[in-house]
Amino acid sequence: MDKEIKLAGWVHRKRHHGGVIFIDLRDREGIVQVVVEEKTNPEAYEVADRLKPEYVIGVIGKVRKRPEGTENPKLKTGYVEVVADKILVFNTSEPLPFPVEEETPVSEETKLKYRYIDLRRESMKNNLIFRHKVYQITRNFFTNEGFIEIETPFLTKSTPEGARDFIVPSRLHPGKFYALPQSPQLFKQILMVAGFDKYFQIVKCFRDEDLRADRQPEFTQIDYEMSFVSEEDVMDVAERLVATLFKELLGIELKTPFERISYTEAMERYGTDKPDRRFGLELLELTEIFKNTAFKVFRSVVEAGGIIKAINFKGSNLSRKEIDEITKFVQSLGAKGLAWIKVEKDKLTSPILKFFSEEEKQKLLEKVKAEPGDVILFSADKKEMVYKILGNLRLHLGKKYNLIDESRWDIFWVVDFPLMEWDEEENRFVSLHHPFTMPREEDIPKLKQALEIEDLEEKKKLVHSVKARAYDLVLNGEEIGGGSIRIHRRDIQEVVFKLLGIGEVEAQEKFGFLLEALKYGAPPHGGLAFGLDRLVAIMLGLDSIRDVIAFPKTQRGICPLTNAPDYVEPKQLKELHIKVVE
RNA sequence: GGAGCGGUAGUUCAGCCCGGUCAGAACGCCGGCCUGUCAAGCCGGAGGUCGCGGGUUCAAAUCCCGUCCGCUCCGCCA
Repeated sequence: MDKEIKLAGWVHRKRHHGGVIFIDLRDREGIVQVVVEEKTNPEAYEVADRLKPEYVIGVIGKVRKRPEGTENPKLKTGYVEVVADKILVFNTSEPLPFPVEEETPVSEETKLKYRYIDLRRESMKNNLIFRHKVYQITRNFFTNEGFIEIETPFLTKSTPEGARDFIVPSRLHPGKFYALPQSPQLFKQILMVAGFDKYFQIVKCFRDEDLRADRQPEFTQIDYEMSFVSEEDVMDVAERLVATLFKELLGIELKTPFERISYTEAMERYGTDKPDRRFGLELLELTEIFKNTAFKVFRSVVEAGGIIKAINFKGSNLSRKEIDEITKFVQSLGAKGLAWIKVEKDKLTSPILKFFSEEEKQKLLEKVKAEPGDVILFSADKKEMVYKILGNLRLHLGKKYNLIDESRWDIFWVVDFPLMEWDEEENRFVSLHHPFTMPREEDIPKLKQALEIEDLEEKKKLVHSVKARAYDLVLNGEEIGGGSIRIHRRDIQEVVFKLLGIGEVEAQEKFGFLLEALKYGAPPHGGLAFGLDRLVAIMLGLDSIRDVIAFPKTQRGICPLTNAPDYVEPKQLKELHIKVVE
């Protein structure tokens, strides 16, 4: 108190009363009120009079207690103020395109174009500081656990499988390209072969796919890998890291070990492998009840091997208008329509009721535990379609009708994934996780056996029964991490490649270095990667990861700040041996 | 590749259905007044290619077609 201090920052607001001027001076730490009186300091008053919002100034003055009755409890510094002796203007500012205070929202494009102003906003600033703390806690955690942080290259090799690569032309090698890594997957496995039995990295990854609220073309992973471990060891590290972050940053004690549910259970009950379990509306299985129904739509689905499931939206009393809206929603997902039954006090209302027998009605109502006010929403289609439609519908209803318990942190593992699934479009098996995932020990013979089978349906059946030693971590209905025990034996890796339709020549060309490495004493190993952006966003209760990334891209992959991507000079193209066609 | 929502003043929005006193509000900005405010207050003022292009019409922010941009979702994202 009463000591002379020097401050610097931005003019957040100015309140001019004629004779006395108040300036809210803002820096990274917060806001403090500077006061200038004409009577006692005409020189500083003169300067203050000309200040405008966002001018960058220095203030030399004395801190004092505010006069009684003028304190502002809304400010951390609201009980003191700085009496300016001298005010220096370091820089002026034109009127801002949008205000730093956050009362009015601003469109995403404007925010990103003037990101340096957006980042002056309290919430954005806090998000980035929070993210910084996540980095620090993560690094400390892994260091204390004996992990070594090692950087892996960004200029690397394009590999098949997975997402589309961003590619970088090579000047020194005409016609050749580097690819930006989709993840450090292969490098961290090779680090295991190298004997760094505990590795971690906070690292950028790049995937050239369409964007979403939770997807950016470049994003950050917390990546780690360990040797001589089982699933339990890898999951234990993940649980302790997440628990540490929650405790230190949010003061929340998460119960460990986290719950586990199987992939099959997740799909059957929620229609997705990353369910939001903070509300009900679970999927109910009805195929058996309707397998001989007179209702043609249902019966033909069952006959074609499809399934019938429903959601009972309990007590919703949906109106026709609401049901129409829901119908539109499921149609946008590819449903042909929506069958529904409204349960009223003494009757059922539904356009499809007349097709059902008494027995079917009885069994149905029993199965869905129908009560007056309920509305039953059906989906009958191929299994994948039913899961997609009802899984998305469930989420849609949960959000729209505010069923989600936002106070809950629901974190759990999804395990027992199938190793591969059949891809209709590509007409081959594809990895659910990635091609380096270890199958369950007892399933390895099945893979070898499957290679011999000619009949496709039979082959599918066998392959689908093979489970992966993989695990996904789900938080509030979002996948925040995933990993697996990897294949460390060359013979198993070769079988997997073969089943995936990656021929020996291609395997050698694309992954030869990995197969080679597996020959020279590769230890058993496994790991996991967290989506750091998603984790931070969820912890902060934000819907979009753009709000935890300093300079994100728009949905079309554009950076409005720099206007990237952009054309380059013909000279640059020439050096890179690139010709642009069209 | 597909579906939905949006684009009007510096910002956030209303107006659009039903074409014609519909170029509007708030905040911000500019000028003035004001000695205890803190989203200060009061008085006055300036500010628009209604995203862009085409069409319908006597007349288009408003209706139609196309297109661009932003957002959300499906596909895609091992």
